[in-house]
Amino acid sequence: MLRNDITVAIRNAVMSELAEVGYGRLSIEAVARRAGVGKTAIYRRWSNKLEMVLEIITEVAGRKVPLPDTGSFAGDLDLLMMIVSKALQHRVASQIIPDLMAEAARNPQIAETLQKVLRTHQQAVGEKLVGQAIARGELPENTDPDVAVDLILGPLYWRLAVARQPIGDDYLEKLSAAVLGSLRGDAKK
Amino acid sequence: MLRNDITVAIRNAVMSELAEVGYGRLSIEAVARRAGVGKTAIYRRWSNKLEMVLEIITEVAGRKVPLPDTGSFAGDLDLLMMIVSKALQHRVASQIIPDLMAEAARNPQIAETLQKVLRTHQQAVGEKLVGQAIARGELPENTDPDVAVDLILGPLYWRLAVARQPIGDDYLEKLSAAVLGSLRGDAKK
DNA sequence: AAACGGCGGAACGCAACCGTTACGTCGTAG
DNA sequence: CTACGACGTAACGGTTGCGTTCCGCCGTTT
Repeated sequence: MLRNDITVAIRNAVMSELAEVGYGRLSIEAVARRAGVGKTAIYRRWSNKLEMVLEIITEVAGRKVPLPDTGSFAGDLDLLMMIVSKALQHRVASQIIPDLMAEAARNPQIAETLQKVLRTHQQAVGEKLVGQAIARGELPENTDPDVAVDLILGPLYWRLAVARQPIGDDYLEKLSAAVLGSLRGDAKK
Repeated sequence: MLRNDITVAIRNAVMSELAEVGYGRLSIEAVARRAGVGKTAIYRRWSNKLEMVLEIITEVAGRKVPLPDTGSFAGDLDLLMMIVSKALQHRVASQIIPDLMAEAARNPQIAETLQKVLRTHQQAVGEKLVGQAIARGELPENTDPDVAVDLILGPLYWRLAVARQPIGDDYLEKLSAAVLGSLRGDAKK
């Protein structure tokens, strides 16, 4: 029986290595070194780097974020933005996610995995949020959930994970107000 | 005197290699192979992989995009979005940019260079656009150019370079309408 | 008490790449 | 016609990582 403490140590080491050197430079030997285990312990669990990383990020990202439902679209939006911005401000996450996203452009398996654990979930959140808002009459019926998701997540991702600019206290408020305005009035087909 | 055709061949090879394997895995030997030159020709020009890449991306990105000025904010916005979306749909650009962005998180020199060639320019564009629009009375005076830039570039970058979803004919129109609405009415402090 | 199995460590042969050097070729400037 | 200098090729010793194998240790199971 594989020892669980060893598995956990490896998992943590992989996340740290991913953050530090990225997928491209990640090496099994470095993971073993950092985890304080032998290479054999790793090869006993996975047969290569890709399989190992895919399994681990699936496991980590699998912890679903609860869908917000505060009763109003504005409330949902604020909450969602708070959750996302918190997540993207975690040091490890903000290093690993853009790195894997870039890697996904060349590796179909990584792309598929990320799509599964991130994009699908986002889409669900977006559709639910927009659907509820339309049902309540807070948004026009022809609001495009696709555009809405891009409008909500794009600026945050851009700011936090790409430009890496700090956000002030009022930034989230301004942003959510802007998004709200854009969807409410003018995202017509 | 260093031969210019060789320099150009190397430059192209670096860009292709960056797109294909990313900065992390880029090797001098692979660049030389692809360019059909000897390693010596490369080391005669630069002393490092980092130095080489920095010089080349600076050169490439240095070709400035002209600031749009169509006479109306809506027109400027449409034009800017068209330019950016075109750029982000180029295969090589959409591979290299996210990769270098991710790498920038670990390498201060890359971060600085990208900041110089991308962020600074964006900021200038954003400030000019918003400034003009305010002067014309098309946007409220307290519009935050920072938020505006994020709102304009974020969704496009997210969609094209991160999620890598194709955009339909009407997507840009919808998006620009949404951004316009958000800035015009509700990005108040 | 004995057998089993996961463990770390060490070493294996192999491949890629580093940055440097020596050499011979070839085009061009003088 | 000569000298120079950039070029490609090849080889250098050294490092890193691959994936595999063998070993001895040690806790658990039986």
